Amino acid sequence: MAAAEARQRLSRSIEDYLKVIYKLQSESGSAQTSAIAEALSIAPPSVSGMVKRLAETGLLTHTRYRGVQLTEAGERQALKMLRRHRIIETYLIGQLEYDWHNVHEEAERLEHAVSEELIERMDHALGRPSHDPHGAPIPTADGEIETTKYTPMTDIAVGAAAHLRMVGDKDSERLRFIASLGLRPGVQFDVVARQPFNGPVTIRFGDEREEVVGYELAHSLQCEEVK
Amino acid sequence: MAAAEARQRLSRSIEDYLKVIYKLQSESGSAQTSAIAEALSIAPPSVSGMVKRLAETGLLTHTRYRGVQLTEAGERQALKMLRRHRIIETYLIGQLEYDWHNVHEEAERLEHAVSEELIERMDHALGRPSHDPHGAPIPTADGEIETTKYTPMTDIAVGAAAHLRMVGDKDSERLRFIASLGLRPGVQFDVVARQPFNGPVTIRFGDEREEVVGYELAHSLQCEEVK
DNA sequence: CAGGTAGTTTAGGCTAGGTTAAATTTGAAT
DNA sequence: ATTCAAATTTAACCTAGCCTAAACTACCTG
Repeated sequence: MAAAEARQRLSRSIEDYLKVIYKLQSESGSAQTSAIAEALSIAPPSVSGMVKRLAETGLLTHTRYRGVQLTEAGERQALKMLRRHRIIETYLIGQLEYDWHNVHEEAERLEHAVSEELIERMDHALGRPSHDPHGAPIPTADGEIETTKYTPMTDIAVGAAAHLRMVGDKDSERLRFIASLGLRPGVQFDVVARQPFNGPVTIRFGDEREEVVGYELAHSLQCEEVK
Repeated sequence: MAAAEARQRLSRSIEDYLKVIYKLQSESGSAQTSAIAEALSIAPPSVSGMVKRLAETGLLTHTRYRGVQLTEAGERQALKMLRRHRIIETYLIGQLEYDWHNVHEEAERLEHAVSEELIERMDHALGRPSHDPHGAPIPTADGEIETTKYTPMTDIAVGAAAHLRMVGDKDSERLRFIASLGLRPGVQFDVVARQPFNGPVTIRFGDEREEVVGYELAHSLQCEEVK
């Protein structure tokens, strides 16, 4: 019962719920009502209501007072949204000269309006990239997503070399600052020093240039140590 | 009073109303409730309701039982939508290999989601075209639109030469057929024959190829006679 | 100039998706 | 085990946009 594998277009709201739930689930294992509300900037009771409807249509399961779990169908849909979002961001930066930091908002609107065909054409025009410009993996058309675990910059050993692999895409000011430090996905650096008590990390690039990165920021930078 | 020159984003519905009203107004001089309803595929009473709200926000004026007239602000907004639509269509065809006939639906959705910045960037990437691929003029960013009057193919004198200048963009099957006849905006032809009683028009292209075009279709093809 | 029809508006209702206030449940801390 | 705060759900309500049925107006025609 339910679901009926409807190939209809979901509403903008529903698409947003699924995206957020997917994200919360994959970050913290579960998605609570209040966390969803927080992420969508709406009141918790609104979430309760929508969750009920989504459960009825089979996109997720809900255990009262506990949390929410995407079903197979819900996750497929969420990954479709993630794919759209990341391809759009990649396209805007690659083909329309958008900057790293002002692309998120635009993608956030477009992802609800594009057709599968348009996504396919953008993907093709970009040469079917595996990652977006923030370093995030792009799900494939049939819902596969790479799940490499990276290491926060704060956990790279002093003296070790590493590549920056991934940064978030939401906070435009943060991104602008990250870029100003010369930090972009792919760039290699050595960790020169790490202050204790959640102090800053000092890194050195190939050209000898050194930068000091505050703990909080460094912690959000996903890196891969060079063995 | 009213209006307050709100620079807020209008709703998708309102944007569609304005587009349709603009079109009806510029085609037939006025926009009646039932014509708006017809064009939007909704019931007339829904139009009455929305028209009232639009009048309150100052986007149009309404005289009960008569019709509706866009205000300065309403027309500006309508032209903005037209600009978006046509730039998007041009972009999809020019940069993403869409076909002439499958682009309308996609643009219809995107035009509600794009930012001014994206339109600007597309326009730039296209070299600021003056017309879309169907031959329709693209309004400028500050709301100017070319208003050349063309002649239906059915009104070109036998023996005269003419350019096809503009075709509609709504009906995908029709466009496919038009394209299959070798008819594209810009193409030149001679009128070889015209049957009376709303009969077909026979035209000849530069390469001697002749085609017979049914009256109804020919009447929808906007041409410019070569003097 | 009286009517009838076509077009328009009003009245009353529905759904999606949000709100706040109040009730309920969970679970952590005594 | 009890209590209590935080999280969640329920209840009641709101707005945007649609709907149908009924009332109203404009205008054409005899």
